[in-house]
Amino acid sequence: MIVENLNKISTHINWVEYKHLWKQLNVPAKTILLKEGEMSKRAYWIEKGCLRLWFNNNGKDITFQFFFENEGVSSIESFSKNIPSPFYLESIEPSVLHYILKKDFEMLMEKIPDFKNIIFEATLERQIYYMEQFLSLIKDKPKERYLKLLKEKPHIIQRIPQHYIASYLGITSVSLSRIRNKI
Amino acid sequence: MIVENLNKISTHINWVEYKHLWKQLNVPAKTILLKEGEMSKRAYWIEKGCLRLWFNNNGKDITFQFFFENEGVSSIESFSKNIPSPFYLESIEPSVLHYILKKDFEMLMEKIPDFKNIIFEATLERQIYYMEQFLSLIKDKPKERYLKLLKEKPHIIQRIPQHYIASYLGITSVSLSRIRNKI
DNA sequence: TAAATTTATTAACAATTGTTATCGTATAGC
DNA sequence: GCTATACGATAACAATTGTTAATAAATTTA
Repeated sequence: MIVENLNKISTHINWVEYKHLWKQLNVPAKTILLKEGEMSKRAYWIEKGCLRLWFNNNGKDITFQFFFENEGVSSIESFSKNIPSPFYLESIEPSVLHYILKKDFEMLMEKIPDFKNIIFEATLERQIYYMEQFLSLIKDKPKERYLKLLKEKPHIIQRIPQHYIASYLGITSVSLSRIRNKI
Repeated sequence: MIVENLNKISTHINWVEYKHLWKQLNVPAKTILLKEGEMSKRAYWIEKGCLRLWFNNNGKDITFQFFFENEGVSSIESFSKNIPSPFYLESIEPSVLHYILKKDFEMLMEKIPDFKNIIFEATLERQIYYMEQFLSLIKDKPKERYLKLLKEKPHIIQRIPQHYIASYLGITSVSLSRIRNKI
């Protein structure tokens, strides 16, 4: 389950009561938090730093999502369906994380209707996000996608290495470098 | 809200009790059920036929989703957020549809926990579907996407006009014709 | 049935992207 | 500080896709 903003949650439910379920974890850059093929047992919340979700496609890394401060993340398929994660989760910068165990997460889902409602909303938001990504890929050219990213999410351009952004845009790093050169 | 399978719902809740909320609607091919810019007031369930969701991109139609028998559909953004639909919903074949009004749908969501749970599950499924579409677009070439469609969803290839499939794959109809020629 | 429209194929050329390789710079680890 | 690695730019060429146009077949409409 991907939780967009836990601050949002904290305004709705008695957050402090369940604070003890969250453990802090400090990691350096390039730390793998979840491997492809592993069972996801934790959901993370990012206090500081950034993470990426990626997978191996015929020997080439493809990064398809970035996460920053105040965002939550886990491999949604693995976490919600109890199957091995098809993706890697890895830190890009040194990061300060907080995690909750799957069983505790599920307990909150069951016992606190407001928590479930907020997760429902977050799931809907995420669905729309993925739909927009999908739509952008079938209607926009790579150059347009890059310019849109630059305009709408400049923090990604600023903080993320370019070759990760290239795979996120669906092109090679060489092609992205050419696009940047033309602008 | 997109409901994948209302039969699934009917096995969980007292379906017959709410049957009167659904109205039948028979439409010929190429009937527009929801226009871009309109408010979505209905959720449809397809008994027979097929529909497509599409939008206009600089004068060119882009179809991004198809729906067939036993599937439910509406413009998710418009229906759940109460904003004008960014998409057109249109029949491809002559179709037998059943629809429920937004207010009745919301009533079911509120009053029947099982209904809400199933919609939650359907939303999660749909999220994974959009994520997979997104991933396929950044990792696979058009030819691979066409072959995958042919293998996994042959009914789409069989029933849908080719130029709609081309835009769904993110390419022109000319390019799709070339790809087919090579196979 | 005839005419109009829609749909799919193909060709020629332009534009874009992929592939492979080289190079210089920046960064991280020892 | 030094070395190894990572990162990004660029070049040359191949492969793919887009664009425009012409054509033929299929389907719809009158």
